This record gives sequence, structure tokens and C-alpha cells, in this order.
Amino acid sequence: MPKKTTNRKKSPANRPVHFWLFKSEADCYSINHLAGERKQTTFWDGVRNYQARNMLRDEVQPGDGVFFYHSNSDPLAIVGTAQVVKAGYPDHTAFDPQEKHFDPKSSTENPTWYMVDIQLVSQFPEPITREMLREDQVTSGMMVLARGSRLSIQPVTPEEWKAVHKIAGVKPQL
DNA sequence: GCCAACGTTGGC
DNA sequence: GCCAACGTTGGC
Repeated sequence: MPKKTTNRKKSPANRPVHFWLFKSEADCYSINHLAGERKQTTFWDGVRNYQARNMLRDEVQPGDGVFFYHSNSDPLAIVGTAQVVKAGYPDHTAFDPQEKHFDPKSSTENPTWYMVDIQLVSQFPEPITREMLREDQVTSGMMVLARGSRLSIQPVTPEEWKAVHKIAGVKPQL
């Protein structure tokens, strides 16, 4: 058997790597926050939308690529990439009344909300703004640009993954 | 700060 | 199960 040369985490059942876009308000949690974490890794808590929850719980897998997007910020942009390092597990911040995203419906026995762990892969040399995304044939179709697009966890196609890296002038590491 | 789009809640 | 009212998101 030849040695694997990539450092990519293997996905379950040889499932191909999927790609996602995670939104975060930069004031609340920016890519610099992630870069400053121990092991540059964090748990992605606070998602309180069922469609996004389903993706975190069922579809997002270790080794998957994540675009880090700053919403409600200046600039509005994809600012870098991360990789998923832990698959969906219960979001414990829903259990704690002290937490902003506390939800009494969710319990340890029957958790409503889920999160994954992600680790920083790269910060782009320059933020890839919505304007830049609109100018490119491939990326202009991304969900994040769609009118009224509020989903905080969004699927990204492999073509979009490549195209954003091309705009950024960065070689995809995933 | 405005407001359109969206998701959730709750009365019926 | 419908749908109006409401709260939130998030671009502009």
C-alpha cells in the first residue's frame, strides 16, 4: 500500500470531501478569533435554525472544507478557510441558562441543537468580497449572494471552492 | 438606520 | 392546518 501523502482527514466510508460556508459576524467571532484559539480550533456553537442544524448533525464531516464568511461586517467577505475536525455533536451552550443561545427545549437526553469543531486552514491575503464574488462567472451563483439568503451554514460546490481560491490567488489545501 | 426576506409562534 | 403577527437576519 502506498503511503497517503495528503494530511487530509479521511471522511467516513470514503465519502468525498464536501464544502461549506459558515457565516459569522466579525464583531462576534472573526477569523482572527479562530486564529488565536488553542490549536486554532473551535466548536461552532449557537446555530439555532433547523435546516442548518440538520446539516451540522447529518452532513458536515471531518475533512470537509469550510469558507469562513464575515456577515454584518465591513467588508462582507469570505476571509479564509477551515476544515472540519469533529462531526456533529450536541451543542452544550443550549443547556446553560447563562448562555445567550440557551434553549430550554434542548436537553442532554434529547438535544435539539448540534455543533461541529473546525480548525483554521488559511486566512486569505485579502478578503474576497461580495462584489468580487459577483464578478466571477462561477462564484456569482453562490448561495450566499442570493437575495434573502439567511442560512448560516450553506453548501458550497467543488467548483465554487476552486473558483474562490483562484480569486484569492491561493492554492486549495483541501 | 432601513427594510425585505425569512423562520417561528400561536390563535383559531 | 392555515395564516397573521412577530422577531431576527443581514445586505445596503
